[in-house]
Amino acid sequence: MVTIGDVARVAGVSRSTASYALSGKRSISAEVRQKVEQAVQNLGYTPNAGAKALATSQTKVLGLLARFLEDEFAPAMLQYILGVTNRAREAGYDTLLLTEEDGASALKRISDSRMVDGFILLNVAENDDRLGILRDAAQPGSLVGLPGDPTGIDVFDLDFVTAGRLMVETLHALGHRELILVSQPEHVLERGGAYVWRLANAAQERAAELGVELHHHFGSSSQPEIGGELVGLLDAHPSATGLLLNNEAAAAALPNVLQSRGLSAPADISVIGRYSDDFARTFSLPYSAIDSAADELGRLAVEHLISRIEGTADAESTVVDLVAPRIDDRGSTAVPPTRH
Amino acid sequence: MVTIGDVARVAGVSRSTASYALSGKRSISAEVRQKVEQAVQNLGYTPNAGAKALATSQTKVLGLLARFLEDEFAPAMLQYILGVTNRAREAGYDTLLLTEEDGASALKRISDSRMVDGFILLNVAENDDRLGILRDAAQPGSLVGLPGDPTGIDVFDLDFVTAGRLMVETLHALGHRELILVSQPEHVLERGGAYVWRLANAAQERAAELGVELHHHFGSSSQPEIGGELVGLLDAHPSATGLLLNNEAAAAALPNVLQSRGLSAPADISVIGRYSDDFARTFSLPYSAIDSAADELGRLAVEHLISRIEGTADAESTVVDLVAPRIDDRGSTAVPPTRH
DNA sequence: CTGAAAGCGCTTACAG
DNA sequence: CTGAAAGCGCTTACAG
Repeated sequence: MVTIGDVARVAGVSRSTASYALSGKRSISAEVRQKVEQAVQNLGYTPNAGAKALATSQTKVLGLLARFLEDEFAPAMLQYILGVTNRAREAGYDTLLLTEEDGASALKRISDSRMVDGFILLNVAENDDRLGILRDAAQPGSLVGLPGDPTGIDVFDLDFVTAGRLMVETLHALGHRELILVSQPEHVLERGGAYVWRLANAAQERAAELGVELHHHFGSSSQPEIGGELVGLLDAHPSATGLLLNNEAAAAALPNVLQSRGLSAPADISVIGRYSDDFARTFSLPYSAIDSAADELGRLAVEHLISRIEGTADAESTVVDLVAPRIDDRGSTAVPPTRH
Repeated sequence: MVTIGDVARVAGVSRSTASYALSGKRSISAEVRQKVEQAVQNLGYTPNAGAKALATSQTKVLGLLARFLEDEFAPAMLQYILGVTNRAREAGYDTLLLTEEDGASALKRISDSRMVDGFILLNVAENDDRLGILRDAAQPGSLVGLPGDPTGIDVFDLDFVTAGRLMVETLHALGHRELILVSQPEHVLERGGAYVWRLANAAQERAAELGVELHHHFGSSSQPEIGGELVGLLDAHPSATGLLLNNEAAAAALPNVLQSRGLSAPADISVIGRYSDDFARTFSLPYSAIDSAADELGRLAVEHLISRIEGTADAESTVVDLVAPRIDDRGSTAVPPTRH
């Protein structure tokens, strides 16, 4: 293994000079810097990460706590993971991926052993057992997902309240007066998936304000159950003209359901979903949808975390950044059909 | 930060004794061990990972090199990632996830800086530019995916040759004599996705041996293109009675295509796919399929890597372990329909 | 069975 | 502008 001692010897300088020449933390004569850089090149020197971490108390690694739950759409998680790792690398950080069931103990273990400089928590629940540990940890953290009590922690999430309102408002403006909202399964909510009711409640409220009738249903998370439920809902509410889907499985099942009933969107029914563009492309889902903004949330969370680590963030106050929802228009909304 | 020095002081012993009491690397009187363990408890001591790595040259971290490519089904990658991280954790290792485009340089960077004890490479190409670096690296590696030249590296993959033969044999045994095989896009192959042709060639060969006519097509990787292609294939080969799908997007599109033609499997046509059970469940794909064995491959790769790291693997020879394909029977194969 | 000391490969005050 | 030395928190021969 080639060390900075080898570099120093070959360059004919001391180890401290070699170190300073590489870090640029004090001025070095051009000549010496040349020699050091040359030696680094020739020897193929790369600093030992463990030694550096020990000396500086900085690992240049972020801990990424994923949380995979039944009844949630796992591939969506991949978008967040990639958003985080890619942005982190751009900023000079690598990512330790933690996927074990018990996220709280993983967080404690990694924090105590000083393996990372900070944490990103994905899929944060309303009352997340990882938050207590994070607040006591020596390293800062950013959440992707808004918990019930975000005190003292930086949070990034889609603005699900505005998303719920936006869905209703968009169809109301087109003239719709009776809508169906299909959420994710109630299990998700019970487990702390607060975004489900945040969107649903906001939609309900906004519908009430606008005089729109809204039928809310917690759907299943997989086929073929959700297909059957969609059929049931359309049967139960034959005069509904719009369908709001906060449930990936429902979106994937809908094309079949509509086709089998001889319906098409938006001629017969308007549809707005809530899923990633990537999901839409893979399955060519033809419905306008509020994007999950996974990539953007990952980037924001990483950028803010790094500013905390490096001390450039305001130490006095934390941030709750709710990203404004944006509808990817795929042409599945229109004025409601006129009844005869 | 609490160090082993604190533990030693509180326990009233030397640092070396405290260290040995914790590692168990030499015999310690029961009394002293008690005191040390008590001190660890009281102080909440966890060893500093960087310091430990520096002293032992072991990081207890594995590097996981993912490789995301256009035209391949990204969610499948998540299965491998989870298989690896979960098994690694069980064995006492954490996982550094590397997702950057340039896998070769990532591998070199992480290897040179001694951040990990070994590497897992996912989605290995026929002629993978990461392999040269891996062979020169100080750390061992396991591949998931068989390259053209696996010399000197441990490899784990699904046995795609047997998979191709198995698909053909299964339908031949039922009486089918004309089949269609839809592979992943040709781009995948050009990029080094050798598994695509390995399966296709084996299927072709076996079909020839058995006197089965096999029409091979490189399909698109997303909707709606692949749907149109399936329609075209069924039109072009009206007497084909079996469909083999080595293409996730084709499997996802098929239910619609069959329904719109008034066909059902296996009454009108037999179908065998090649995708994960998880994918099948999420989209309720009703087709029998050869499982990707992502979980098993991840586990095997990790277990073997760790045995190399810890020196228990045979240092003289490397392993190429091709996992036997297994068909998850979902009832989509039967004797071909009798023509009138 | 236990302790004092050296060493892993870095960085960074301290001196000049 | 440069060097000798201490220190980060561990482990592990070396001595007793």
